[in-house]
Amino acid sequence: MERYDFAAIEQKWQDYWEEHESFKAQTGSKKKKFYALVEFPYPSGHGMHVGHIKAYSGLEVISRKRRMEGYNVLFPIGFDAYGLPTENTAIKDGIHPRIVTDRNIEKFTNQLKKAGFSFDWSRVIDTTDEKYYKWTQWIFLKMFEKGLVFRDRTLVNYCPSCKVVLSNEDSQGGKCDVCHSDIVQKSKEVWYLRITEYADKLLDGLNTVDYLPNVRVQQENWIGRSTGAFVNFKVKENGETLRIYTTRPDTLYGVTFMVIAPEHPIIEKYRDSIANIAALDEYKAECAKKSEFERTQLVKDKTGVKIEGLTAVNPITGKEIPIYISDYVMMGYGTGAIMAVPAHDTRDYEFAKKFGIDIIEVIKGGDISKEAYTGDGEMVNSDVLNGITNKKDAIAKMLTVLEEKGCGEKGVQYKMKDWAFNRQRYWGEPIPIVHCPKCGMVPVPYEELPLKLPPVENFEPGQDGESPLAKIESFVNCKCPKCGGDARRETDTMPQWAGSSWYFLRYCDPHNDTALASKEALEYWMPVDWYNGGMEHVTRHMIYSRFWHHFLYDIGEVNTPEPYAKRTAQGLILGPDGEKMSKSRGNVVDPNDVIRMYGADVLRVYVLFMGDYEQAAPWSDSSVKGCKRFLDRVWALQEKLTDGDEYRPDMVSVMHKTVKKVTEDIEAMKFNTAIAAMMSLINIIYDKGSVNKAEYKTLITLLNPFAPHMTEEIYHNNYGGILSEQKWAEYDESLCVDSTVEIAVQINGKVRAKVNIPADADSETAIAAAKAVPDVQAQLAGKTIVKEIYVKGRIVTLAVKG
RNA sequence: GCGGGUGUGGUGAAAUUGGCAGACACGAUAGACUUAGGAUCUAUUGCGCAAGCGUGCAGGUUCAAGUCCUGUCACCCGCACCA
Repeated sequence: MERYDFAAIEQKWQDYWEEHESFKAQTGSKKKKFYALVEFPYPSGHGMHVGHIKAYSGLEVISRKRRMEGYNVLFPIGFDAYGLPTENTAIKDGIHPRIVTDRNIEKFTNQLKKAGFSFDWSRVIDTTDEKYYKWTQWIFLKMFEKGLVFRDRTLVNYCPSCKVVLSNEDSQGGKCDVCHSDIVQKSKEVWYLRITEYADKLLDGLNTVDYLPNVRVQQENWIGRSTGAFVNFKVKENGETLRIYTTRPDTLYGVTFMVIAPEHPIIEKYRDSIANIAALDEYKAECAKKSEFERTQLVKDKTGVKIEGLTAVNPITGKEIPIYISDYVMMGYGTGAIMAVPAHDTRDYEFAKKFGIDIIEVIKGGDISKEAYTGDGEMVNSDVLNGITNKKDAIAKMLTVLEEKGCGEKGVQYKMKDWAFNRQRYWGEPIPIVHCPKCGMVPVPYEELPLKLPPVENFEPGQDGESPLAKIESFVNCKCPKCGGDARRETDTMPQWAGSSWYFLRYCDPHNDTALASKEALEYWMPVDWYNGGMEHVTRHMIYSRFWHHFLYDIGEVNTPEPYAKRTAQGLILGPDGEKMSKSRGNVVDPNDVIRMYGADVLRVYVLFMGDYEQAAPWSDSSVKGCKRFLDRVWALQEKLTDGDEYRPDMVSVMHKTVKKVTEDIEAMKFNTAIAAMMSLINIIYDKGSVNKAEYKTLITLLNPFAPHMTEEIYHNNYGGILSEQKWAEYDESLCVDSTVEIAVQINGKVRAKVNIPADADSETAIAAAKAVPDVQAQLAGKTIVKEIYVKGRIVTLAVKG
């Protein structure tokens, strides 16, 4: 048998699949549909990463299997091509981002095809294609129409290096997500999407989908819903209402002071009546100097200043209490003001100790002379609440009191903030809004979409963070669509998350010119049955796209509230040194090298065999060779092939067991053990010395989703026809069992012997057989058996005494 | 601090959910075939000379624990002065 020429054979089948459009999904087919979605790549100049291969191989295997099981599978791919790296390349090398993008997409396309992925290439999408972003803009305008888009001047996260405003999501930890520079705070008027309006829907929707537990937890965490109460405190000197948010209204009797954020507006409003306004201003200035990062990340002493001249009144007790400003209270959460209960909150406790403020215990159970007590217990010093031992009851009681008195009510707060939706960059979707001096913000009429990016010579952002588009007079100057007067076009572009917020809908009907996708196509394909991707996209991309989808559902454009029925996530591939792959570490593995050296089939098998799919695992070159060896052994079996339409009798149970194992493991994404089962099978076949045609066909069918090229060639050479068009292998549960099994015999917890018994032996027979073993008899001599247990097919255990 | 996860041979990892720990693979050792081998094949391979001992550590439940319970340590990933 000649050597397996993987390069030629892989190319041959890739050409065949392309020519025959083998993996084309049929909208409207009577077959059961299966929509498998993987996160489309950002086509960077570096080409594909082994991480892409692992990310796509999971659903690739499942898709190929499902096709053989008779499903109509939609397994699409596309390119999320707007973004900074492309624009930076354009600036650096003076090439238009369009050209850079097209070049990178071509490179990625070739690499994806070389890997043999069974994508439906007739549905490729590119978010920077004007036929695509027309609909991104269309959705934006629909949101604008429904009041979900607004502008606001606030402190924004600004990256001085990239010269862009970043969302909270993109500036986690005070570092820019793209270039890792330190973020600074800057006052700017920017675009927002009112995602907070969908907070409850996004949270509640999680109950209707099947997400990996930690995916769900992270999303819940991100949305961060807390329930509590708003309480209105009065300021004694001027009757002003100081509104606070608390999750512990039950501790209202323990309030001994209040804290407000340094930026709280009440300070400006009453600065004339504040005696120590200079000290407050100084403190505020100090805080402003600190970045958000320092303010929240550094563990440090509590600082603050007492406001002289304003006194708060506890609405329940009527007691007068001091008000402080401190940076541990933030304007961005709740109301920017808190009631402080030092006895039962660790931060308030610290602050009270430092400033010598009273600490009043209202919940028994701790020692408040030492530390704050945050646990449950009996209410004391709390008038109407005294004696209540249950936190829930105490809160409920207090809420009624507050409502009766009209000084507070139940409230809900979210950590999630509205989505800062803008970039001051060229390579993004233009925001289709016109600023008219007379009419204000006017949407570009739908029939004028797409609002195209104008040609530009210089892609550098402007000095004060303005978009390069601001420099293009012909783009900026326009007529107001409403009144026809002179107006200026918005020059911000959308953030990189826009295009990926609805791409899965476009796949359903990618060439539609009159709608983002036809109702029929959406009705047929949505929701996505299974979405796999990286953990890093769980809180941004997924929440954003779920938000857009909920919105589209509300306006009747899509037929389900949730876009993704199921979500899984693959683990990272680490470098051979066990560290995260990075260019600076020099531990990056290029998938193209692996394909060139061993072929795509080997690469695909390896990335799935290397460990638990959902767990991170280091790359190992020698383990790749092990997979190569396995496939070579599968190939070489053609020399040992004999006739036979049925499994040989002594192969029946192992064949059925293997089919069952591989079938079930693939669905559970336990690809490593599925491959191990096939390896075991060929080890058995090699021990036997031959394989018949029925057995071999089953083996290559099971292996086909993993190593499609080689198995297709084997099938073509020995059976004729196309393997991927054949039926998936079947198994019979009743044939998975052997007629005899070897069981272990345990005496007092130690295995002392093994014995073969019929698989269907009853308890007495099994125990008798175990006792008959000479070794066992020797162990039992002179002792009494106190207990005998037989676990079917596994073990006989004897407990003895004496 | 809070939430989630992990801890098993020299290495990557399995273990039907309480039933023979280490499947499968890598690596290593020895041998075979070879002019040669980073190819292929065969054998061995958790530790220990043994009785035995072994799933981060210490207890517990059980005839039986990697798996369940209590405590504890280490590492990784989220979130983080969230009121």
